[in-house]
Amino acid sequence: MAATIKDIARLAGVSPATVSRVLANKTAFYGPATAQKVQAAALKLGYRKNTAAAELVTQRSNVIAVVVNSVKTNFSSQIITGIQDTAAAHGLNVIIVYAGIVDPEAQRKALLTVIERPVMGILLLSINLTPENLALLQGAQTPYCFLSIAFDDGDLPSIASDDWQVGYEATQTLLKAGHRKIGLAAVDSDSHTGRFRLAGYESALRDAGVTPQADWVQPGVYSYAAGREAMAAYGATSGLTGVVAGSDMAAIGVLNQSRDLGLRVPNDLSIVSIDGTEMCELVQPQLTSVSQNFYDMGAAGVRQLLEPDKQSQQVTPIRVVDRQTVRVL
Amino acid sequence: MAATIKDIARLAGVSPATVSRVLANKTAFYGPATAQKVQAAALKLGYRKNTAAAELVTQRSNVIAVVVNSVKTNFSSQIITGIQDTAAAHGLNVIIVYAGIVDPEAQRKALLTVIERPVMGILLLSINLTPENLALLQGAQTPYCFLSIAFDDGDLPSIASDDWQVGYEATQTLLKAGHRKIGLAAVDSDSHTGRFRLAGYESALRDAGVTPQADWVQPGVYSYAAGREAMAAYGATSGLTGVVAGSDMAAIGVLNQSRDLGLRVPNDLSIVSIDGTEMCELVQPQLTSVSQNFYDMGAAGVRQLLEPDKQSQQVTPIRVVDRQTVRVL
DNA sequence: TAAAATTAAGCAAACGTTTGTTTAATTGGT
DNA sequence: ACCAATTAAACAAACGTTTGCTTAATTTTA
Repeated sequence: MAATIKDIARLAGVSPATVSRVLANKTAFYGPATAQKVQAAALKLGYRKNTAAAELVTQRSNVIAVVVNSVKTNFSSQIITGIQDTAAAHGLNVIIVYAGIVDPEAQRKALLTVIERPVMGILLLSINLTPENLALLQGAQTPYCFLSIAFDDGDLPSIASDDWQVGYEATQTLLKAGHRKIGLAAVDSDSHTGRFRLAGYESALRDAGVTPQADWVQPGVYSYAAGREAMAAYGATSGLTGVVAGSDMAAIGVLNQSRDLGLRVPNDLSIVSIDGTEMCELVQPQLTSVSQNFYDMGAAGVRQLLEPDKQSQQVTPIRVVDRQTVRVL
Repeated sequence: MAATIKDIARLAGVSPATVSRVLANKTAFYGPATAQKVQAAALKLGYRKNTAAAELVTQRSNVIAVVVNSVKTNFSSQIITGIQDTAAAHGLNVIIVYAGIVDPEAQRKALLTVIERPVMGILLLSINLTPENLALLQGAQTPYCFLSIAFDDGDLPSIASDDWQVGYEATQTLLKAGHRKIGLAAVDSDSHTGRFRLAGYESALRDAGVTPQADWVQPGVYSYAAGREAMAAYGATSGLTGVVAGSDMAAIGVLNQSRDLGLRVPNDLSIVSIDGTEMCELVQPQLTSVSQNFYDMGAAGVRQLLEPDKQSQQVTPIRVVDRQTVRVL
């Protein structure tokens, strides 16, 4: 139904080869008059290029695929904006596919949709692949890079914040304000990210002469619910004066749960959040946070795909931004 | 570099045709022994199908493209989940591309990435196309459907809430609670959506015997900033006791601005939000909202693509969910 | 003015699949 | 034991492009 290059060729009275060349703006191989005719014919027929066919023969593609793990968190929007802008600057297109957060089968399907078609590179946002799916990804000849997640295996290309430092600086922010009894909420205990944040947290405590207590840390999956649960576990009488939350969502969870427990933030409890998305400024009081540079992660991700020679594990800087949830004692 | 069907054929000692058939699980045309050999060879070579090539010959695709306008609002996540689930149930894949919210050129590029490759259908989330870009979309032979947006032109297929009803019910919620002086904040005055919400708002007022006042409506683009600006424009002494906000984000804007103005919600000012995303329950006090059924919009969208015979303008139901921002007078 | 150089356009192969048609081999029925 | 019917596999065309090579026509150069 749709017009092809051959239809144009017929209408303009030239060969498909010539049509291809003028439509691709090749510099030579045809005269101005032919160009006119071809352009006119293409317009008249409402021609749309079949990119799949073109990619098939050229064996290259200009699309970057982004795999994201969940629709929930919205820090991904900043990364995607970074990807989008940088990709556009290089004449690349971006498509996004959702993989389930845990379901390996959904993960596999998302990966396949991406691998089984010609893409220039794959960016994985905060995705933890099962070993089988990782093998699948590596089996494809496509360059890839993990974003906002790091691994113990140093060979996997990734761009993320230094999680140890994140944990350290979040904790230190509270220590500097005079807090001694500090909780760590809704950080998972399984992943690289969680373990390093925990280590950073404990180091900061020790460097300040505070001995970490086991019941100060309430692990969780970084979600709003996890934040609430962690805070509920602490209860109103834990003696904690500050909490580091694993994400903005988690921080809002501890914030709201604190309120339910009759605790006022920051008067009775100080909170430092991790991420620093726009959410921090939407809630009351505004969340003091260790802010990650998500936009740059995205930008660095596409650059990494373009020049795979670079070092594989990159780190983007963080900074703490002081808002309203830390009270200095 | 990547293994093709021919490589498998060579390794297994059969023809490419046979390989294609066993890999596609065709029922006949080959024996169990050959099937074994082919499977083994495919596995050994780490074969990945080239979907683009397959789509080229079959002239059909099983991917749905979703065009979203901005990374900001997160109501889209619910629609996308609806799309995703329904698509998966039909064996379809989903890819997402971002179009700029206003920039026609970005819009055009996003549209082209989608049109110029074989997709089964296109879903446009809350996208307002320029006339040229609309023509572009219609020129493609691909079925499409707009989601969460409606048009004056009744021929454009769309699935959305009844915006008049949204405006009406939001306003009525406040009227029922005894409010008489009610504002409408951060609803735009240009689009179909904005005009109909405004009309619904005014009808509700009139039906209750209240004469709408011009300075009760402060138009805006549904954003957090627009909410803040609208509330700032009202000021602390407007006499308004209730405000209908154009979106959850806008509602949070009026909420926070109210606080800055020294107004307590809902004691001094009641708020009804429009959308009903998870944001409503994250802020304090939790936002009473006219909630849209975004998940169903997404689901209905993919069904619409599959059966284009259906009526083109569909409406999904809304419901008001009472939370904590409406005070009964 | 003839040969060389340049320009303009067409030919045809290739990319990796799918699938209708053909051919070869095996089985079954009588 | 012969022919029909069935099964198994290969052949080859097609999908819509791109691009190296060839050919034809025109212009330049000496």
